[in-house]
Amino acid sequence: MLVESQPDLTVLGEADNGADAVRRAADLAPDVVLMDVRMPGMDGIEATRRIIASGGRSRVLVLTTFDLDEYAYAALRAGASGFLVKDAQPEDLLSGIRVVAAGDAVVAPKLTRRLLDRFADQFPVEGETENGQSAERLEMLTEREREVLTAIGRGWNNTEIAERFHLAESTVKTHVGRILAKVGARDRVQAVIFAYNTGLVSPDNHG
Amino acid sequence: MLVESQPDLTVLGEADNGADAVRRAADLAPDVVLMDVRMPGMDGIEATRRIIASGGRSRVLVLTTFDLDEYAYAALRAGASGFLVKDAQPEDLLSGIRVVAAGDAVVAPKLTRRLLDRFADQFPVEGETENGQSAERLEMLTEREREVLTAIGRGWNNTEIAERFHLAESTVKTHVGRILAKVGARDRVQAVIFAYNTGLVSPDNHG
DNA sequence: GCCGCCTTGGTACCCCGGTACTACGACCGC
DNA sequence: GCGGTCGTAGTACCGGGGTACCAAGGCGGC
Repeated sequence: MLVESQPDLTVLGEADNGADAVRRAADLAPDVVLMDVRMPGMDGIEATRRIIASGGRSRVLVLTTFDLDEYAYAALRAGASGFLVKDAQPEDLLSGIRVVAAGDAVVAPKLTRRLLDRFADQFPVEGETENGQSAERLEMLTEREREVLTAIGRGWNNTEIAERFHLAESTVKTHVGRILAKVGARDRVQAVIFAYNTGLVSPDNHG
Repeated sequence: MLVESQPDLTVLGEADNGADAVRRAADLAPDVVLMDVRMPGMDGIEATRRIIASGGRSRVLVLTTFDLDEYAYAALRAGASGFLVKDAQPEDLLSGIRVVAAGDAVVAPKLTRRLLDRFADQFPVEGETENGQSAERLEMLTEREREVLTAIGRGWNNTEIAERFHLAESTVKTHVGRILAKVGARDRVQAVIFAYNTGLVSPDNHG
């Protein structure tokens, strides 16, 4: 009703499940498909993927819940042109439809926060800037700490590290704690990821 | 002038270079800092990084050019709360400032398109990991298990995995336990290493 | 000499992660 | 229909990991 009330927008069709949505999108070739992530039968992500893959010029705008969960990211991979929350303000919904129709993309502000956070996680600065943040954080580790981090990156637990370095386990814990603080990791798992991303350890050379 | 014309917004100060921006942000503690990416002396990214790192509650909204270049991504990594284009419509600029002030984030539609595309690139569609040796152990994982392993490889703990996949934490633990058994890992740290070695997760930097 | 950093080590405490079960509904192949 | 797998979820338990402290010896710089 909201969409129909707009002179420049028209509802071409509706569907209450994914398979039907794919069929109707193919038949009607709408400029924009408003897709609910959760639907009976084929879910919205798979439907989005197929609509995009079909090669038509329909763009898919996903309606999601308050949080950006894995379904949302899956929809992103599938080629969605944006995300809006289901309880969005009418004007925001209409605005989003027009933006997507124009070929741009839109993300609800509440979701953008999370999107950016996660995006930042995936793109450490050192990737493109040569002397980025992580390299600096690697530099601020002491020699011993780098050794311990390398050991962590090889999958050793604190006991093993203590044994192989002839240290007390409490000492290892002290080092680990400082390493986590310095590189900004929450636990040793994230420390391993850091070690890989900085090149301190590389795939397939752990003995 | 535009900002000052709004009853709920006030310009606390201005700066024409990065170092000055950092100083003034520290002194004035504004809710929102409008940051130009390119500035003489210290650039906007470094200034953004320092303002965020200072621990104040100032949020940084970056004004960038038409395309999201590497500077923009670096700003994102530095903790920026959003991006607007320099020639944005006045109402969009004001709207963006209010959104950021409210704790959310905003990205100009023209930039969102590129952001989403690049984000999607970072998450390859499942099934294209073709790698030698350990790949068969990857094969014996179920679809769900591979998803969970990928999440582990991103550094998420069980609680986060449960949230983002909408599962009970006990279910996540069940999956994790089975993954460890299948790939021959003792704990999630070794599972992360496995994920990197098989290419399920890749270092996203430095080639 | 004194200060700061690195390394080592300790104690106490809490929580998350991993294990060991059990269980049930959905789905698929035979 | 029936057995197998998969995904979901639960309980109970315990050990390792992480945190918050403190402390001492070595070593280099000012």
